Amino acid sequence: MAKDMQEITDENLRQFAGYNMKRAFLMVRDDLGRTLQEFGLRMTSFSALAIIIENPDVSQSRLAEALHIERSGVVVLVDELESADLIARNRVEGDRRQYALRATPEGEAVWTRAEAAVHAHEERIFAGLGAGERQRLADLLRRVGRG
Amino acid sequence: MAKDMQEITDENLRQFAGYNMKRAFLMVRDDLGRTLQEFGLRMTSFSALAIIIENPDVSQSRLAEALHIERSGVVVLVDELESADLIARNRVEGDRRQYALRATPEGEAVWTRAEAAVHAHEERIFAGLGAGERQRLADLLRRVGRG
DNA sequence: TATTGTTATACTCTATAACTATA
DNA sequence: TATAGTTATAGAGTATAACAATA
Repeated sequence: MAKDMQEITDENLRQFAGYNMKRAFLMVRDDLGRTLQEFGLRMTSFSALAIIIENPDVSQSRLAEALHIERSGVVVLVDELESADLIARNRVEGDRRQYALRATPEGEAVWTRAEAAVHAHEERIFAGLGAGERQRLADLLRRVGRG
Repeated sequence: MAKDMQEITDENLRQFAGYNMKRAFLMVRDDLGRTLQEFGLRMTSFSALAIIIENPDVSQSRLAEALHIERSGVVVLVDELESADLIARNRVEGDRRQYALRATPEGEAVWTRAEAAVHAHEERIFAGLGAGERQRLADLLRRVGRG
């Protein structure tokens, strides 16, 4: 008995950019998740590490804003990175409420290797798109939600 | 005291298409979620309803494949749509294991209204992009993951 | 034996709210 | 009073695994 007598179609949904975006994002997320596992990172901790390296001594609250998540979520994230000795919580003189987050040498090294792995992941997942198309995709995505 | 003495940057991350995709997707997801609430639908139940209308008498297993989720997840989804009288589980003659899913007249009516609302939502969220750019974005997204 | 639908359970990600210590 | 960080809790969304009925 033919298993696929009738192919299921999704024309109703393919007309929506949001549908195509979700499908594409889930593929990226899965492959990226596997890619980062090797470094003990998740998508969000990879992002956090990137922000901390780029903005030394950033506070947890500012990091939360940059990542668009709540401060309570950052605590767990920073705990995770600190436990792995990838970043350190340093005290700020003049304000004992906040921490200055900074990547350790190992954190910088891991970031460098993870960055390369993520580039390889993007080569894989966007193999169907040329360099110009990838750039155009990134540009279009960056303009979403800014009427 | 200037709250934003130093702006947090994310150049390390903006180079990655996946980062831009996540950011864009989360904005779409949030606005779409609010849009669908009015119809008692979630992103996934909206998609399920669309597939069922387009493919009358589809089984739950085939629906699971189309939505790229597990069969167990479809049970909850179909329960939800059936409770709202938007679809019906009909018995299949010749195979008493499976159901033939079909939208009710009300399901079709709700879909039509929801579809219009989702179009309005996309007009809103993609306001910064012209029609041609939206089409290009959709095309590019559909080609992700297909080396 | 394989497939369909089902249930129970667990995991990931994130938000909310209440708290503390500082300012 | 306001802010930074923390904790506990809860809610989506989805996966895994075991199961009954049917093929």
